[in-house]
Amino acid sequence: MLQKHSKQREAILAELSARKDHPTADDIYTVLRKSHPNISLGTVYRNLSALADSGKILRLHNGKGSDRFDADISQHCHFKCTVCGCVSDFSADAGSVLPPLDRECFEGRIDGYSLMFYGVCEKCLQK
Amino acid sequence: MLQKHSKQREAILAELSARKDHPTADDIYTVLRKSHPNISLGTVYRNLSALADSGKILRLHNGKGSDRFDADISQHCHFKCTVCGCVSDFSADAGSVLPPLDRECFEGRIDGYSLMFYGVCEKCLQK
DNA sequence: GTTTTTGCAAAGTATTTGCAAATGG
DNA sequence: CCATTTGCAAATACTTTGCAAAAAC
Repeated sequence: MLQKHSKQREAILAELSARKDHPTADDIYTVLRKSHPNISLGTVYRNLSALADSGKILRLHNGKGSDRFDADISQHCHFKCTVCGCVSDFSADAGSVLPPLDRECFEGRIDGYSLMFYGVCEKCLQK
Repeated sequence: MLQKHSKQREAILAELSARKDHPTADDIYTVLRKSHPNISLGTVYRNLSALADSGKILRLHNGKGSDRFDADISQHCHFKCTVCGCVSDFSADAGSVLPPLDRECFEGRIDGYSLMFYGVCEKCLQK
């Protein structure tokens, strides 16, 4: 199944790449409607899923909230504020946080991991 | 809002404590129906949420699948098989996997974290 | 008795899907 | 042209919620 180019997918990836927060599908949809009045939310979901499945972006599962997406696919950790729900990059990069695992102790195959910290962000602490 | 005892909550916690897999709300519902024919799925969800909110159990967010619950609240990591979807405890305990974080570098407050490994479990590798 | 919890069904939220029309190569 | 993608709306999956009756204290 060959992948064709589409303006919508290009716009979605461009928007995601341009921002440092970790928007939801709906966040992206809201922004893109201005430049692409007929784009549909289904298309945004479809393309974000396709991009995530092919490894071009990262999907961050977010418990009760919507999934969030990240165009930075380098291994890094995230922080979620339990007050406002914002998700930000965590400064320490994964390599320095996670020491090499002793994979001898595990019978399966480890392909990756997701490390999310929870707490209260600076802004919410100040309120 | 004082908490009263309920047979349903007791049964839910007992069932969850008795097993080492990490069942979904529906898994628990299915088992408990045998001993409690009138129990409802809503009650299972309500009690699991209450138990998780009060810290007596752990809720494991699970991306597209249902949330899973764990009566073992000691800090530990999980492993999710991307083939069969099973979730198991990861042998290394969190203390040895995560070195002390340099919290000086982060302005917010960190209350906890969730570390999930992804890959293919032993059984699925053998197929 | 008063308050909490339950069962039930309906509602809600996030996401996916079917399909005919539009677009890309 | 033929395959993929789109917009739209309906469907799905999981979870929460409103409410009157039942249980707990």
